[in-house]
Amino acid sequence: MINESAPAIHDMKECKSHLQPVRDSLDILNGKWKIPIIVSLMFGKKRFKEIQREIDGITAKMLSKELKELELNQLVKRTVYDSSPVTVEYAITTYGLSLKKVIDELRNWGTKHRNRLMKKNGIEIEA
Amino acid sequence: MINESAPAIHDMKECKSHLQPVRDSLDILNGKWKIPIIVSLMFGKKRFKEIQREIDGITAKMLSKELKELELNQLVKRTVYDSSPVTVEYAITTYGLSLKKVIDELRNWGTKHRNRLMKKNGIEIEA
DNA sequence: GAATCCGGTTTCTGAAAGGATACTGGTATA
DNA sequence: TATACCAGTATCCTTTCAGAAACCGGATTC
Repeated sequence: MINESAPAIHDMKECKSHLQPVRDSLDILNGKWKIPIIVSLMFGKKRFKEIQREIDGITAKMLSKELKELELNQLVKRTVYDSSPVTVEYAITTYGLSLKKVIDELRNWGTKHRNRLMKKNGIEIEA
Repeated sequence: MINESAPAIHDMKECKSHLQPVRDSLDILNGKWKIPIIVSLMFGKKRFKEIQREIDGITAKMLSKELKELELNQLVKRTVYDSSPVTVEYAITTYGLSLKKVIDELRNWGTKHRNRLMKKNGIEIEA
């Protein structure tokens, strides 16, 4: 039996330690909606309905749930003004802003991916 | 009534067009496992069980399912060698490699996040 | 001869995600 | 007076997600 696995074992440890922080990020940003919400708030503080209007397809229930989780992780700040009727404002925190590079790369890749698909399928004219 | 919404309307369109490519990316990278699998394969081509050993907690079912989706999107290539017993190898494609920056930023943020948590909770010594 | 490895698939679960609809109570709008 | 807006909550329902366990046939290892 030829031992091919000696270097592989070493790689595996390195790979695992690379994996850990990636998974830490994913744990916090999981799901379909958290990153879109953060993007929306990076354009300025907004009210509940404003966010909902901006993110196509999100329901009030999901938005509410996700905002709570983001608040827990201090990526988003919720402020209630006791005007009447009550006004609630959501804003991104400084910590939330630290996700900018991640999001820029995601947008970047998404753009390239879309172009690639268009080339492959031939460019189709949309209505 | 003071019109505060005139610039907001403009922002909303800009925000939505920013959102689109981000959501395109998320659609492809969704879930808990796809990015970890890609990271693992960036360290070199691997067999099914090797990937499973490297990514703690993933089940064969999930790994199988996720690999199929990644293959469909051409991020991963599957090769069968008809040795006996059959050998199957998974490798990242050139296109898959284009995710490197996204992943680097995720790892980066994850590392910072972990440090932040450690500072907040006080540094605790682990067994 | 028995146990293990390989690359999965199948079946059976429970948990979570996501959607539809209705409701609140105070305010402004028509 | 009737309607719509705001910031959600409550309820119900369906669809995915995800894990645990059993299983396959062929091959190697003990």
